[in-house]
Amino acid sequence: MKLRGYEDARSGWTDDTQQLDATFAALADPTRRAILARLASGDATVTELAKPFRMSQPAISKHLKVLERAGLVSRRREAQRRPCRLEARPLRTAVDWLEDYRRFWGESYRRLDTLLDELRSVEGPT
Amino acid sequence: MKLRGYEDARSGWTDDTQQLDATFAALADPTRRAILARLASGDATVTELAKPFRMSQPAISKHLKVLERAGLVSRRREAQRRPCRLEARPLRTAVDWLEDYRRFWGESYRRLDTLLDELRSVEGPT
DNA sequence: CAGCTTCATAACTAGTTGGTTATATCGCTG
DNA sequence: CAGCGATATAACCAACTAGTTATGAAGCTG
Repeated sequence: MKLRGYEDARSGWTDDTQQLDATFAALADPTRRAILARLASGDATVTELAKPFRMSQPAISKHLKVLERAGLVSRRREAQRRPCRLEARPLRTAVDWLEDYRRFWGESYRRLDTLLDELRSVEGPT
Repeated sequence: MKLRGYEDARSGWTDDTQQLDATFAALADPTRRAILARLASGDATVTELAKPFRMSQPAISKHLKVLERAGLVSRRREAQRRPCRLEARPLRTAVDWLEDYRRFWGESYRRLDTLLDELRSVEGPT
């Protein structure tokens, strides 16, 4: 099986590369993951989002900018407010990438592996 | 639906937090993703891994250390070599987190949503 | 043991990140 | 229009990142 990424090492990268860079980088911060979790239950303004954190409002604004550049959040205007909305599509790209590795962590992998070994030993070496 | 992360904002974080931080941070670099992709096709030594990159060997060693601290790679000794093996279990944790957002990107979400609306309108308001 | 290969470590650098405080802008509302 | 609430921006800082070169250690192999 061929997984995405390695052959592109010197020739430049795959199309999704920048998207994956931005997405994973955005997800690497617990504050930002918490913000996404909050937005999953509905749109929210900056101050609403900032409330539960022990962090200044500008700090949250910065996190939101990171999420926005990664395409994980969009914002509209509403008077002085800037409500944020979850845009999860980039997460799909991330999951798609991760899914390629599913067989390396599941029990099913080990089971499939053993099964293949058994089949091979029945049929004898090629 | 309640998603993981937000309520922990001031009380400290969920158990997986550190793991997710490390995993997503590790995945945010295209070189490291490429290394994982390579390892998915079998164990490899440091120099083997370094070959396709325009990067020095110490640079690769550093990337490997990042992957190792995130638990995504393990290494054994074999004479002077240090073959690396893919350890994908942390990826499962990452996917588990991401799966919570599935309904925000899929068409199936819209469909499920409409379905629920229909059910509700059939049964009348509670 | 001399020397090659494999890999790690140290020391340095430039750029990025995640936070701060202070200040400016925008848009209601009295 | 004064003033307040909501948000963004600027300037600054400490810590971390991703790379470099130079060097050292471990372990084969002639």
